[in-house]
Amino acid sequence: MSFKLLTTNPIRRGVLTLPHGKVQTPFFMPIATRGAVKSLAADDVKKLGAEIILSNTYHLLQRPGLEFLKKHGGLHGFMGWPKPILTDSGGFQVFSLSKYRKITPEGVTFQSEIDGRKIFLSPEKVVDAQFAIGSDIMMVLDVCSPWPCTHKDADEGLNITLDWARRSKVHFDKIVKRKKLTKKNRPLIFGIAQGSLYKDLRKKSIAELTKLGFDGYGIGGVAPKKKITEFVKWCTELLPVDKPRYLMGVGRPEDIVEAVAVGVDMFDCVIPTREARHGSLFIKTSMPKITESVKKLFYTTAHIKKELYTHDMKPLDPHCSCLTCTTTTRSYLRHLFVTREALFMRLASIHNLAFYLNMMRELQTTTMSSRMK
RNA sequence: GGGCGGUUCGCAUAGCGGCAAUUGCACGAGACUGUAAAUCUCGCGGCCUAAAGGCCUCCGGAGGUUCGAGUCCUCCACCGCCCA
Repeated sequence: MSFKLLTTNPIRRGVLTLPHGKVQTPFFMPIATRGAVKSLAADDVKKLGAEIILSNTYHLLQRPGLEFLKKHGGLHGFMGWPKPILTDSGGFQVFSLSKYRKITPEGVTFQSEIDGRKIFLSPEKVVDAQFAIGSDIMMVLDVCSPWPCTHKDADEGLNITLDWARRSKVHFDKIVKRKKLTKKNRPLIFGIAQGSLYKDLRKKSIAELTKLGFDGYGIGGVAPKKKITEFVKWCTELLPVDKPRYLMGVGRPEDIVEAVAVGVDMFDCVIPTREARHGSLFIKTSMPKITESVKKLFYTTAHIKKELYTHDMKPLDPHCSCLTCTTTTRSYLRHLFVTREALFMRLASIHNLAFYLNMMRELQTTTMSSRMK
């Protein structure tokens, strides 16, 4: 593994080398929570040009389960995705499934939202699970604080997060040593900065994590708050320059552009796939410009169920070269949505992901001169 | 010809004396940020109001009983089923 930073001007561009391949930064990861990008085949995702996807330890631990993954050699083969996979730890589920969980310094206990049985996650268990999954980038178990949140609560959550980060790193190093993995073939492990929107806590978070020395750093607990870029910039300025930065769960296209402008390398978000399934589709209107403050959106959103699309025989986005836009019309997409045909979800997800992934490629190829314009 | 049953906001339904009136679908408007999400929220007779709320018109038609009727009674119209 390695992270080569090629340039930092106008944006940070680099190459992340992982056990399952190289990934150009900055990049966006489609989300395959339970081992599938919802409604898409792995081949669809590959054809979209995605170089890495995200999956979720908590959900995979429930089904198909840790023993299953160990027995059958992990997630890559199981889901037919040979490229890199980043796995989230389940830290976000500590937040999103908060009514089903109990946090102690030792770990977190969930009551499964599926069948009610108890699931215990500790930092060590989560690292073990990510090795079983065959993850290329592992995220440590963290406590994702809600917002709004008092300084005291945020600090308590952070202290647990930091202790878990330390334990995760120790456990990870132990396994790497035991498995005799080398710097070339081992997965990466990322720490996660927490501390809600309190700058002193974020500073403490980043200071402690960098002491532990992770391969990269997640900025967690930020989405879906408004006007986050200034805050993100504040974090990226504290993070080591030579390690990848991952803004977890962000975000809307303009959030990503702004975050790239302030030095973030990695993103994931449910928006393109979820909104696709819900009938909300992105249409590009201009080239995204790299700026810390996007004043004018470079896209519009089409709510495909609207009556005005009933007889609209144009492609969804005439300038898009995805499968959906080159083979179907707005009218047909609307018809599929209204009649609840499963095909709609696939076509819509393909398009919205194409929009996000193309946007990332455009950001990657932005040159000095184009920024000067 | 006789006997039942029915007629409620686009469609389908609830309603058994205090109702602008239930629910589903359809339709319309929104939301969605490390996915418990092919989900959720709101609107859906008209008018006034920032809102609380107020006013008007309403349950096939016409009468009637009642303080009060979608609900009870009478007649009429139409639809369905059964018997001749």
